[in-house]
Amino acid sequence: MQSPAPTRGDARRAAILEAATEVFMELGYAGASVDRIVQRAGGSKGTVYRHFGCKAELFAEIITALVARMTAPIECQRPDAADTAEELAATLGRFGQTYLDVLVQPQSLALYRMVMAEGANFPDLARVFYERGPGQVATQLADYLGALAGWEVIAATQPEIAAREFLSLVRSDLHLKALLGVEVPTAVQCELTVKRAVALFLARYQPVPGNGIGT
Amino acid sequence: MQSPAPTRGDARRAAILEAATEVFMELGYAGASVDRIVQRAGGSKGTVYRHFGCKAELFAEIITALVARMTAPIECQRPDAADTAEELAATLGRFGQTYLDVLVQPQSLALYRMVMAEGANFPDLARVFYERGPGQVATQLADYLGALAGWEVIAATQPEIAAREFLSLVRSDLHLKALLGVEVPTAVQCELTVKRAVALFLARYQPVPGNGIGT
DNA sequence: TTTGAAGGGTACTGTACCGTACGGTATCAG
DNA sequence: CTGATACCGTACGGTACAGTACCCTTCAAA
Repeated sequence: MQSPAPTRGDARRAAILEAATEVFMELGYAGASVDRIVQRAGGSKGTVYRHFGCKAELFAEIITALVARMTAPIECQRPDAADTAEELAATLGRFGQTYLDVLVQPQSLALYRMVMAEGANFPDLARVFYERGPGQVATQLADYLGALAGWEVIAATQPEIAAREFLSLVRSDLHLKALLGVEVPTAVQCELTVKRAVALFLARYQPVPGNGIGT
Repeated sequence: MQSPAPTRGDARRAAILEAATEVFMELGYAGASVDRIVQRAGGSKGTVYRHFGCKAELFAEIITALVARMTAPIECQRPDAADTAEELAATLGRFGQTYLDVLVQPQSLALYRMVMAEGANFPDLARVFYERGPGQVATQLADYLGALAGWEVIAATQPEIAAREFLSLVRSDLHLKALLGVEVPTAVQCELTVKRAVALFLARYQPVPGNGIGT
């Protein structure tokens, strides 16, 4: 941990990583040429190969860094399992909203597209992406739901499945349409989708609190 | 409609389309070379360009054909809006099962990956894919749910949204994981996912039939 | 049988790309 | 100041690709 030593090499390395991230996200792995990355980063091609060995390793390092960057806001919203029945809806709403907001970011969409397109050529990378990305989010939520099931706040005997169901409702078709480039969802659409996801989820999993089931 | 005239030209054209479909699905648009398609189809490169003009038009024709081929089984399951409350669950189950089965086919996954990867370069194609593919399925289900809401079999005041929620539950994370190449879902996983999707959906949208809320 | 269009085979042009090499220059430790 | 190392600019080798051109063969209609 001696980060306060930003040598010149570190600066060049960071500049290359930043430029390559942009170019990869715009054009994909196959569409991005090393020459173009060098052009945007400034400097020379030899430096790229000295630091990263080959185009594939540069790509791998960028993907793993992007996964961490994307999941960071969700990690912050990690729910603590001390919620009452009243706090449950709000917690689910916050968590889902953060998740969906991250998912429909242009950077996140580009990351998904890259991993899907190159998953066959980088199988390890696709696995790491899922485990540290969507899989990690599902695990966090499942832990939360499992704890609440223990407190009998919700009736989810299989919290892993319930978590995946909730996250599927949150993604809805907004994520799919955004990935296809058909329609970029607005903030209003995202909020409405999350609200309805919470309502639908709780209609199934929240024990009857005593009053009617209405609407 | 004078299809009973399969000339030699039609045969070559069909052979090229078949070979190109395979190669595109294996390697994607950018990864597939015309030479490779010619090699698999037999014949010569000039014939390809005589029939299709350029690689992009060949690709476009294949994508539209694939969309039609993928949606055909779902079109057959188009639900008629004359169901009682008892038949509702079975109809939703059949429809969802057909939808999910199609989605996780390798051919369908390859189609999704191609459209996502090349959506930026073929925006019209991405739009056509969505409208004739997932959008069409959602519309079919929304029409069905809307009719049932009119008969007061279900309580869905916004059938379009309800349809999208159900389809999101059916896709779940199985589609996402399959697209990323992380895990190919088994038939058992698909069936279980559809069953739970129907249960969760009906817990919210089916009016209380008189007996308890169950489980 | 003649004739003309379509197909096959192959070579080619121009371009783009990955990765390497090489001479010259900036930076830094001793 | 001196040596070593990293960096820059550029050029190059080898390869792959889209699309075209040319010539010959095959087929089908008249």
